[in-house]
Amino acid sequence: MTAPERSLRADARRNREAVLDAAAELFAQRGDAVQMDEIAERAGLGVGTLYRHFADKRALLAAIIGRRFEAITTLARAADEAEDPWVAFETLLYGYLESAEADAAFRFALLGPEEPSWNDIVAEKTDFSAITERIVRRAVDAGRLREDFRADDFVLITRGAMANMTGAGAWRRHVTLVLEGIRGPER
Amino acid sequence: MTAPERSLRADARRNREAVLDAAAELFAQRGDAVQMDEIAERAGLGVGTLYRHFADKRALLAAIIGRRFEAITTLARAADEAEDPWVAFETLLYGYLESAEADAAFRFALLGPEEPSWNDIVAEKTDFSAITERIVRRAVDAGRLREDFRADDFVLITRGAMANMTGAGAWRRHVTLVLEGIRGPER
DNA sequence: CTCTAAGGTGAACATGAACTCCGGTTCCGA
DNA sequence: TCGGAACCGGAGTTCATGTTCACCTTAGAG
Repeated sequence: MTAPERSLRADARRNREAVLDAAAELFAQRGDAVQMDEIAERAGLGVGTLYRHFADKRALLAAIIGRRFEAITTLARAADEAEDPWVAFETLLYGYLESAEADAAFRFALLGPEEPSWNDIVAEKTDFSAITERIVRRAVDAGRLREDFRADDFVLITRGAMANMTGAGAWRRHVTLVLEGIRGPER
Repeated sequence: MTAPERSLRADARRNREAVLDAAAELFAQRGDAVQMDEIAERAGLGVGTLYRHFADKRALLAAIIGRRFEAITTLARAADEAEDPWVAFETLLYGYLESAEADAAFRFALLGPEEPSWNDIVAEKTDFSAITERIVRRAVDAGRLREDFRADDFVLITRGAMANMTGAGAWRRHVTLVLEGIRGPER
């Protein structure tokens, strides 16, 4: 993630933040498609400066994704506070998806065929998976999720929803169908 | 789609097919990422020949996607033959997804952010949507799909499943969850 | 205030992939 | 068999983007 926090000259630290902010905003809007030059311009800096702080585009992206994952981990922790297991689960699910909705880079990172996946990379740095597992287990134990529901299924569902984040609130409909099931009354 | 079927010299027609076959196979394996040079080589031809038959890469891709969509339309028509509305629906759903599983280009085309979407483009050339709508309606009328299920929801579900086509049979699990719902016994 | 090493700059370079072009080759009707 | 229109080949062109680097600027310790 390239994070030499301490002993940076004041202007350097300021510029590093500027890069991160500019990149976050642009990546969030248009995903991987933004160019380094654009980010530099938006940050009011030269491209060279980007490369002083981040080895390459991938590293910059990694920093952004990492940031978002930390935010989501916080969010998951908060969800786990809820008394009701189902509320905890729903809070996690919607919180996760609303974050994804707001950040195209995050979506691309998770949906893309990258190898190894960001999912795995970040899993090593945060305890997001652990929290998710606990929340899922609570909901299963309380009989609010089907017996065989696993944390992996949470990933399936979120991937499915993210794939439907194309304008409008299509993904919410998708989640509703998943939560309620698509079967009719007969049978 | 660039399809001057008639009055092509014998060798030209042969080569056109070779290009289409090579492209179909490579696109199916690796999606949009294949290079024109690769396709040419695989077809045993020069790049120039690709461009004689197809204006650009997009046009070639369009031809391939169109082909697959025709196959899927045939498949949908067959599904609609089934007596049982639920069998018809399941046949359509799994047929569609198995096709998608076998063709990365198809998936990328449908999942990507293209504008206008391939979905719309091809919808104009085949009556796939019409058939899908009929099948969905039958299942709803028979009470096998929830009252408010629409053809658009079919798209949501398939997008969701396709987003989970990453090795293993993850997407089948996803579809199972959607079909059966993820709720547990309580409440 | 001064000096210097850390930091910044952006034109130039490197890379890779789509696409072009024209000399050579092949099909096919007469 | 022959002429020429249609077709093929693949090295070279173009374009887009990530990345570098030689030179300039500035923070901040002494």
